[in-house]
Amino acid sequence: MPRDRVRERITSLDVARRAGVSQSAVSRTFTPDSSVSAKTAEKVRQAAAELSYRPNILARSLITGKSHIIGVLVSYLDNFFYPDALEKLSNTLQSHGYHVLIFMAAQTKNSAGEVRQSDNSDDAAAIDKIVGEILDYQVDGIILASISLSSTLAAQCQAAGVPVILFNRSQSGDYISSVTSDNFAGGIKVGEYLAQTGHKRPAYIAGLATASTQRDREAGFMTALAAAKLPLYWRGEGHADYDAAARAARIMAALDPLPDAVFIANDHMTFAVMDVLRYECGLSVPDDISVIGYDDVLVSSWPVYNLTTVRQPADEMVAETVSLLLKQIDEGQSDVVRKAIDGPLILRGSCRTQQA
Amino acid sequence: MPRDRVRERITSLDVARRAGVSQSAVSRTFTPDSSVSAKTAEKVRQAAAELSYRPNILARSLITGKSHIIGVLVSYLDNFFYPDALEKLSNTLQSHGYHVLIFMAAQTKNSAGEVRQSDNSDDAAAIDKIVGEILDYQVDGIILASISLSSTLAAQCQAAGVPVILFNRSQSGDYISSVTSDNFAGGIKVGEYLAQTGHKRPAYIAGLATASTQRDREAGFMTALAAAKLPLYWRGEGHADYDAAARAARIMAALDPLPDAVFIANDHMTFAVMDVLRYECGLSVPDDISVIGYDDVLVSSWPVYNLTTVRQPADEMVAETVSLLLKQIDEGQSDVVRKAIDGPLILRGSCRTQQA
DNA sequence: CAGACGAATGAATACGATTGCAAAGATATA
DNA sequence: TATATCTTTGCAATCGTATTCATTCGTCTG
Repeated sequence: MPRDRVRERITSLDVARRAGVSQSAVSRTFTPDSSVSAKTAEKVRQAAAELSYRPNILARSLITGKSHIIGVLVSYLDNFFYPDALEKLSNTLQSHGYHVLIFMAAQTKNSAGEVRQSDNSDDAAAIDKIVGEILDYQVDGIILASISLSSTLAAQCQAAGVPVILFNRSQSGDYISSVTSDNFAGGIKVGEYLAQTGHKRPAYIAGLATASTQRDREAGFMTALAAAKLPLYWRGEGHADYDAAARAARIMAALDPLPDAVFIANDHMTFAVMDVLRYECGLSVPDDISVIGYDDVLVSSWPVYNLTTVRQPADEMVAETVSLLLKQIDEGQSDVVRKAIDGPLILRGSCRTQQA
Repeated sequence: MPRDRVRERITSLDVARRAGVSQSAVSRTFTPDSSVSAKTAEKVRQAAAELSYRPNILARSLITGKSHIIGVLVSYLDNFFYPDALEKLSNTLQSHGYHVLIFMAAQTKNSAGEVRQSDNSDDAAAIDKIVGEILDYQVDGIILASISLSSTLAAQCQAAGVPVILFNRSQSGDYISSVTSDNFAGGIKVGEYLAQTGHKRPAYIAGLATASTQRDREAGFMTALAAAKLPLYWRGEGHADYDAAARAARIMAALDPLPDAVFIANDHMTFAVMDVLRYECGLSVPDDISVIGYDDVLVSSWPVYNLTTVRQPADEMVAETVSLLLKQIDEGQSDVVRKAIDGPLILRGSCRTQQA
């Protein structure tokens, strides 16, 4: 069957002919720091504009071995921290001449609203498959947002010479660089603050069990509680999911006596917890129970939540991630770096500030 | 200077040698519907696995002319509708073997929190520049989320044979396909509902002045009001921005008498308006004033807002966008299609349901 | 003015794959 | 067994660009 008419692609050769120069001259005109006279460059630009020619990046990449594409794998966007981070990552990379090829790790949550299990073995296999796809595109680097990588795949990226940076997750066993906030220190701050403000029955609602961020936040929190001789009154699991966190909150709300404070592993779950406490249980925050979250996403500052929370310094985390990645790209394999950036505890209205 | 050791790239030729076949055989093994015997395919797969070889997509694209990359340009992600749409777009395209190269049109909002002006001529130039960059990547198609395109650039995409679909925006003058919700019908529903429920002093807060969605929603709303012989009591501008909408709300709240209902062009602004009304002005929604939004993002259903709003059927919009785009890719240039998908008015608690 | 040196240019090759073509191999038919 | 038909296979050309190398040009110096 006859193929439908395919438009002629305009190549550097077409431009060369029209400008009366060689193809090399055209290429040089569009390659910075190349040896072209101003005169021929002008002729070429002219001809290129007339034909509305633009260099084919893919062909260029084939030669140079640099695609200027960064693969970004993100697990989910319903937690507001990630759209924000993604936007910043993309903008920052864009300003350095790179572009983001985006991959989603998780299917959109199923309609039954089941608990997300982001780190079981099936998902690990899925992640590996996706990272394989990313590598197919000859990306210059990979950023994994809140995702862990199997050792074998990490090795494969290493072998392929593609730097990988973990964003908002760290992995102690393997040799992968990572950028996070200082989650342990953040947990400490929360624990100390609750102790200072005279809370006696602190509770904790955990995020994804396998996430390093969750573990570090909890470990910091527990360390501070221990130092203050405060036992943890109750612990629940929210799986970094709104609905799961809501379920945990319902269980917590049924306790007698109620905890007088609850630290939740991220703001996204915290919204669910506050919604349950206030609208289902008729409790007042912070009068009946203090609530502290982690992330300080934009919504947390809105008056409906007015959340006391630990800020993840997204701007700095992104800047650090990009600069680290670009450094590894430019210098080839370099040392593994694990950066943990400190973030402040933001005091707002969801946590009681004085002795009851 | 000596270049640092660059790892050997493993090519199809390496695999061919190891498997004892020709390079073509390797290529055919990884090309569906190609003529290879099961025996040689097996040998090739074996050798490929041993070398952990993966075909270079960029090189393939150079020949086939198909990159399997879709450029997605999105203006901002702070409105929760867009992360959701982006996630769905990416997943859907991924399931069809395509991948998303993402571009952000707007800089991250400046810290002064100034009103975003997304459609002035400077920005139009910026958009054109970015779309140029997208074309450089030899994308197979382009999706513009809430972004308009200059006629010249539309023509350029046409010339380059790259299909363009507008998502959540339409453009009547030019010949570009688009997928939106039925914004006019949605506006009508809101107007009719406010009339039915006996509201007498309806107000409207507009979004981005140049956005087709804004215009259509307002036009529908005004049409319904006119049909019900209800004059518009007040009109403000929110520029699709939280802070700008908050300012508009403050002005509105100072009116005497207060409007008894306000329709706001999207949920994102509606959150700002409700925050101001309730937490700054001490007003009750819907007792003092009814509030209706547009989008039905996830947060709208949370009890803190419990928003009556028009749902944008994101799943259907995405499905339609992708199927349209893939059709245009497969069949070459086809007719321009403007699809407007109807969405229901979701009744929740922010709008009074009976005569006052 | 001759020679030297650096800059500018074009021809040719390479990047890693796909694919048309023709030859070879396998299978079926008479 | 010989011939016709269909599958496999390898060779070689090709995609659009960057880049090496040799050559030419221009300029400057002695």
